[in-house]
Amino acid sequence: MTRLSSYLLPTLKEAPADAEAVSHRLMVRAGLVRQLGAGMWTWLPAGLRSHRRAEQIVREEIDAIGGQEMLMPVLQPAELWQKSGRYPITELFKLKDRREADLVLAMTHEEAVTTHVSQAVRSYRDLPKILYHIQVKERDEPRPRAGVLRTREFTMKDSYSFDRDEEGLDRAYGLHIQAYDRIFDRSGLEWHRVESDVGMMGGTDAHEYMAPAAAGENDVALSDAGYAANVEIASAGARAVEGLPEPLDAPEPVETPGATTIDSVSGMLGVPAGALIKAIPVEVEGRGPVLTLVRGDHRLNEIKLQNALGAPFRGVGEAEVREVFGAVPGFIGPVGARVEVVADEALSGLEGLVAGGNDPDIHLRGVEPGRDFEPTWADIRVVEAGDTCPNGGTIRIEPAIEIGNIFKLGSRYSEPLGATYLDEQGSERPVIMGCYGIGPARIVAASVEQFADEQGISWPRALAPFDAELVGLGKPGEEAHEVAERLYEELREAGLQVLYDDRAASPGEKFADAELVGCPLRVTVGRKSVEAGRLDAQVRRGREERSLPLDDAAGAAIELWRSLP
RNA sequence: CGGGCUGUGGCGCAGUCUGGUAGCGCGCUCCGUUCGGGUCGGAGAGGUCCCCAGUUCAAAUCUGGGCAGCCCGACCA
Repeated sequence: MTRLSSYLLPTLKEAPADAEAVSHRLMVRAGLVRQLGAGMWTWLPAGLRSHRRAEQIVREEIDAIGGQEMLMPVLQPAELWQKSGRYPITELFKLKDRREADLVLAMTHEEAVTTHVSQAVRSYRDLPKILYHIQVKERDEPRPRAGVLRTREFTMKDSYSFDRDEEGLDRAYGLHIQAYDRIFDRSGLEWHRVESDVGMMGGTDAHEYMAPAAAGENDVALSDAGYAANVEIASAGARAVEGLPEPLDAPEPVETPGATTIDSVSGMLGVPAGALIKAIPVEVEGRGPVLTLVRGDHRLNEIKLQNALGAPFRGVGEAEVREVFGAVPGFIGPVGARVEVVADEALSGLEGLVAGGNDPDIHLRGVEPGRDFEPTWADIRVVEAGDTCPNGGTIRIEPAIEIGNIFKLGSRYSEPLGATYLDEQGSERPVIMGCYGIGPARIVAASVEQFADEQGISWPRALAPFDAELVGLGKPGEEAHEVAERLYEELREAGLQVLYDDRAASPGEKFADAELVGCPLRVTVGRKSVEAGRLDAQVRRGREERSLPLDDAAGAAIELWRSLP
């Protein structure tokens, strides 16, 4: 029964004061979700219906590529995580049972699924397999935020592929790309599949699915030429610097008292920021001190730097700058550096640059990389809007919500957890794995973000909690009421999921609530409809008004509904 | 973890500086009214003022400690 008079849909005129993200505000206002604590959210009846729809799309498409659904527990022995080496992760919730045994709340299920595979899979004949479940994840997030977008407990579809070799993994990965493309198309979202960082976990390939939205926590670099990458790893050609100074035969010191920032040096010498060399000293694990350089108007990309170095690094303090790098903080530069220098490729081929002189209040001008110092070249800067992408387009950068990710794991978990098989030759080999995640809550929130307007949510058909909202304006005893009741039954019998506003409320209130909740189609039955022999319908997306014949209203409404996005 | 901020009825807020027994709007209940874009009028219900301790004749208000939540950043296997 989805009569609004008895349904729990607590809509609000005002959003909670501390809610900022559109999806946060609207999902609370529309009565879809409620907060129980930081990063802890309840899905109320209508919200859960949308969540379930997202889940079901995911389930159908993963089934379609041969995924086998199962269900693994959230509460797990710590031992598994100690084996995989992930027990120290601070986001992992740890607890003890009454016998003081160590347990964890799973933040993802590689350990569990790999353990089962290690027990059940013995032969190459048992492979390949794709296993998945849709289960709650627990993560002690340092900062839950934006309603349902980053929570400490959330539902995730996580699938895992198990193959005998890389070739099999490539196939499973490709199947997931197919499935994911279909899932996000079916969800009605605008989305991009972008290359993403493989992290330090030894993966070989990774993509993320990103839904552009203002509330997104990630930035993606896109171009009309089809380039799409997370800015964490995006690579592009830099724009040229306007107004570079004339080159000199050799670097020449210049006094720059107190000028320790790009802006101050640039202002003092009257050169553009892009004519400066920004030098950032770091200490690299297992490699020692390294001086990294980017153009003055660029930013260092720490993930790209780490990938280029092949090792983690950390920033250094002022004392280290003096003692290890032999430079004055604020005036450090590559000319005469006593440590290894790694320079961003955007500095290559430039001349007449300004760099720190390593002495107090001194910069050098006329610096030319390759002539005045010999760096290791690498791509280590953050790409910017206006850069040129590898296939020729111009880069733009958009915030986006990560709605899914796919990742080639290799033997990262199968080795420590003993998931091996015997090949035809009888030799034992590690199973080659991939993992693939989707957050249905993020699909739902991204959809709210992408299509909401001033009046509220505007669902695509695929995710709406109800297909249509029927607004009844007549009071019991009036003909309009009878007509609405009858239409409600007819629509339901025809297979439409209908939210029927049968409350004793004013028309304005009902219309406002209907648009806030955002079902794709609204049908109104009132005295006017009965008199005119026509019903008013509103297409939520665009708020377009339509008129339906009173006889066969159900048929006409369904036909209209089918034509909606 | 660093920075900023907030805890007062279901929601949004005032009151705190300057201590004196808690107020407004929305919502809720009842009566009447209205009835195709959040009608209008009247009468009500509802609050450990986040918690603990202290100062004081008296604490939402002052002091100390704690807890919770939000935003920015860092982080996000």
